[in-house]
Amino acid sequence: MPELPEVETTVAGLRKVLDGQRITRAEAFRADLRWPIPEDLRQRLTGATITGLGRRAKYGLIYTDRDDVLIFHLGMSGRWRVDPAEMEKHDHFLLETAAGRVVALNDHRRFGSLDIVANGTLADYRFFAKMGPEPLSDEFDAEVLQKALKGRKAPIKAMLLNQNIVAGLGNIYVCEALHMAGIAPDALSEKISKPRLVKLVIAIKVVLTSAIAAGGSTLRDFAAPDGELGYFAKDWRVYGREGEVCGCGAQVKRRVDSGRSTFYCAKCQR
DNA sequence: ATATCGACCTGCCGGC
DNA sequence: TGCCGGCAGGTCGATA
Repeated sequence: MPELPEVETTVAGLRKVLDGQRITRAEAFRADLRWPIPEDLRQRLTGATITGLGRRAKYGLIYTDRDDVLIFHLGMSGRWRVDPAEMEKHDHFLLETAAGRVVALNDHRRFGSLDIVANGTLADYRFFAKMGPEPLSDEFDAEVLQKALKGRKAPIKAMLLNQNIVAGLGNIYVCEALHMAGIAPDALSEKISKPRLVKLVIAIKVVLTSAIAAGGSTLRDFAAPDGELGYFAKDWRVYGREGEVCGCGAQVKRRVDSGRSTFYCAKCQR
């Protein structure tokens, strides 16, 4: 379930295993995921020491002492398996450390990606260059959001899914944040009042922060021999709850917008 | 520039 | 039991 909170939790888990470690083996088991995997990946990683891990939007970042950054995206179905007993179907990439720890990237739909770039060029990375602010940063506030939405005709849900407006939200947390803020998914972005945008920004931060906190509580699982990431408390208020009763007493509705499910409450979201 | 939509993959579930 | 349609946490890139 890789939106920002899941990537954040994934990176935190990987950090415990990889940070400061020397890479003794780096191997891809296929030439591409969504995009080609760089051919020099193995050579650039093998023997390098990992100096830190980070995240940008839904991308995980693994820094090495060769001034490289390994960039991964989990797509829809990606997850890292830690110290797997054996390789499984859809394990596409593996890192092993001098300490004997192994992490394997498993992604059955292959919408994820793996790339490596020089650290100094990270900001210009083709998928980062036009990206919007991190939703949890102080930089992201109602002013910034209002500016970004100015002149935009698309509904607010589409705008929040657009990584160039704000980077890291996906279908689940957009539905959740809009519900928490009481804003209809199809509200015209440009017309949403400043006070409501303030509320929306707060909702986004609250929803993401609590999801990260929930993910954090499962970090123990990450280090388990057969550990895998991806179980998080499913305490969603609307997502996946079509037909269930909203807090206000009305029924949660589901609608499909440009091919994606939208869950909302027509009574409390206007 | 912006908005929309098809495409990329595999797996699972429900219905017939 | 099997087949088929629909659905899934993402987003790029082609089109209008």
